[in-house]
Amino acid sequence: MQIATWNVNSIRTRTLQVVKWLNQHQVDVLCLQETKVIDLDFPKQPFEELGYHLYFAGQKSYNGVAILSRLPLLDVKIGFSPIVGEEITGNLDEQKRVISGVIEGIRLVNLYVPNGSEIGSDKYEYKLRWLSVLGQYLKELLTQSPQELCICGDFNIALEDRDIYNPKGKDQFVMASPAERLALLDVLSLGLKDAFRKFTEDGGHYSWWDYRNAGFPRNRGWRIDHIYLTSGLYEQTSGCLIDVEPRKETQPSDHTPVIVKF
DNA sequence: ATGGCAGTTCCTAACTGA
Repeated sequence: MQIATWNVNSIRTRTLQVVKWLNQHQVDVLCLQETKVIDLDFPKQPFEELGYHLYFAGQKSYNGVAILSRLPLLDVKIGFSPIVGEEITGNLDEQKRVISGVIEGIRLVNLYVPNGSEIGSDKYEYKLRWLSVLGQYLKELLTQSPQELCICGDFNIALEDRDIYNPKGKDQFVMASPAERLALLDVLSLGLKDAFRKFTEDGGHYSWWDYRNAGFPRNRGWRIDHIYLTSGLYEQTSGCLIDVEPRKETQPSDHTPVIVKF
């Protein structure tokens, strides 16, 4: 089975590129982030024609997540609240950043972690609070049933310096600041492992490049899109790759897909 | 030091992203 994650930065703008990519890569599941569309307007038809079942949680203009799956997903849950309750979730489900379902006994979670804007801002505090609730959410999922987890998406965090083209001074900015790295490490301490790092130790592998300043041609990238697995799945994993090709398209997303194979 | 690019809507300016 192959599962991929891709922040497409508007599914309506990227529909043809995603269809093209799905025709080239026979993935069983594709997790999308930043769909930027309300559910009513999601372009379902091109993906249903390719044989995918669609599950989405969108909103106007911002955020939005979706899962495309060849097999129907079971027990689809949108947001944190179905798992941890509204008391703990608070207002965090107003932004559509979480969708989850079960496929072949695996609990799949597709995430779009908040960016955080800048250190100390309200959005940064929101990001840290969101990561804290994510930890409670995953802990509850692990407690509820003994199934394996596959947590994928745009984490907006480069966990280590080797995940950034030039890490010097980057700890002063979002996506590499110590507090958010610690918050993610705390989440991962539940027993989640980075699929990509099972196969690739060196730096220079990125999933996002800034549109500005010719970020991609100069390979000034960050690895912020991740696939985290519980140990049983991690052991079964036979590969994890970042596909840089879609980033070379005209009018690309600023992110590129990551694929894991069991 | 700043803005740079892209998508969307509050659509030709402002916002959010990363």
